[in-house]
Amino acid sequence: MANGGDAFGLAERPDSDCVDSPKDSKHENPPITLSRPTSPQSTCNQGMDAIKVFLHERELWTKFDGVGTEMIITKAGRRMFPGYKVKVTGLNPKTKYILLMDVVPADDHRYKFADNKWSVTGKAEPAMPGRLYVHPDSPAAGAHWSRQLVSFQKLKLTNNHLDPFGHIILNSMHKYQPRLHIVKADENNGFGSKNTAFCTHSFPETAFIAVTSYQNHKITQLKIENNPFAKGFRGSDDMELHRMAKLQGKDYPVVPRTAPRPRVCSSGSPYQGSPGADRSPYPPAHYAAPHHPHLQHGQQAYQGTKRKVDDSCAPEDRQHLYKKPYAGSSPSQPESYYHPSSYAPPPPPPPPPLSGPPPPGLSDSPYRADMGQRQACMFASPEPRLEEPSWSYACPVPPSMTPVESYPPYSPHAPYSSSPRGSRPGGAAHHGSPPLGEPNAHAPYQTQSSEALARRGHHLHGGRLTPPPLRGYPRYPSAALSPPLYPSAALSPPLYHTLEAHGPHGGGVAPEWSSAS
DNA sequence: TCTACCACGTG
DNA sequence: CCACGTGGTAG
Repeated sequence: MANGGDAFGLAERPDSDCVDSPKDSKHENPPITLSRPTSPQSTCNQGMDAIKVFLHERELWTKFDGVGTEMIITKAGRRMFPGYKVKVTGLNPKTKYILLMDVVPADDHRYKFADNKWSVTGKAEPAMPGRLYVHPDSPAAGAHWSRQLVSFQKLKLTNNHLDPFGHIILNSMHKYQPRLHIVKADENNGFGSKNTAFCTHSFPETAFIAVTSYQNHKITQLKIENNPFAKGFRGSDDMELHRMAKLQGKDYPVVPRTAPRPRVCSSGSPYQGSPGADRSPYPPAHYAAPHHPHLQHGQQAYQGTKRKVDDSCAPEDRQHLYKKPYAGSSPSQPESYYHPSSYAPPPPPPPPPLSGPPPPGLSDSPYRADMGQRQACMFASPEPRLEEPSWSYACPVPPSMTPVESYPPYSPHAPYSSSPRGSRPGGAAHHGSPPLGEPNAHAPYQTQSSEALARRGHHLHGGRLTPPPLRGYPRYPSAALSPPLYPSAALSPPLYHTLEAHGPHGGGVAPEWSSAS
């Protein structure tokens, strides 16, 4: 598996820094030098180029990446463990932005974990249109986003292709690359407009293979050691015995787990200490693909509701970056976000400029998705016709997200295709942008300009995205996307439109990023 | 391979 | 208490 680690992340990026606190960031990374400078790239258009994004707890991500990060996906939806949190700088304090994430295929391979390592077993299944997870605070002014870490911890991954909750749908045993998109939400920049300004950042070290159960024990141990919610599993062996006994019904002389050891690493991951070494316990070789995410395809977006606290990252919390146990962050994260006091977010979502009324689109996200969603939920599923019909009307969606959709014609290969691969966007190589190089920051490695998006076809209109006319696209690879399923129109219009809405601008985001071409 | 359930932890 | 997030295990 792991090889992937690097593989996943492979490449590039180990840079350091966490971003969170600027101050510390520097030392954060301990040994890890691996970093390649590369990653940080960002390309943004329209003034968005000044935006910098730093991955919080990068060190932890790098640790996982060194082993080959695995993220559990369940029907109900599972959070990512190292939570995806970023520090964003360079935003205009007064301008409103929508921050959202998507998770795109890192390559078009299917993996298997055997012999204690990951290897490619075949071609990836066709990815469907990806969904977008709009940060619950969106849209919010730059001052808000910059005030503290922006956490996407509540984002959940599922393997249920018919997921009604708005979670991001992934295929098990496939490698993915999470990406962050920052879209200017000003009125003048309606999503639909061609000049929508946005940028995309992706940190190679956050790439992972989706699994229904952990494959690499090292990953399990890292999760247990670092995720507060998994404390019950710390303690290693002893614990295990106890637990097992209990599970089985027996009590067992239980020993109070007095010695819960945080450490357990059973297999010992190499990386711990030195990154370099460990980095690839397994040679990335094989598949190694350079995966790079291709850009994406269209997707649906949901916005988390803004709950109070959301995620969190408190600015403060982050403190220690590297501390190893990341302890606080995830669950514990306080909310920081929401303090009313500060920015009081518009509780009622101010429907941003984008859309007046809140279209379900991004724009209003803040607003509660509830409503929005309920109105229209659409999730586009690839196979819309197959099953999804049912719920279209009401989205069961929890209050948390608003769906937006975009549709993507996605081309599996896109990555490759468009960017020649080299892929890897990441690295510096990427064609598009210059490497950034910010040493400290984690850099985003790739960004696209809005224009690109626009051309791709997506437009968000009022909140929702309109499905791009496909035309522009490369088309699906036949195999993958099953054109059959979706006929050309891949998207079924009806579904998508649900959202519709609104008007002139709204806020939908629909990035389509693919780079492509 | 994936699901359901469990015990345990956080909050 | 509860809800919910964890990984393990059984199936």
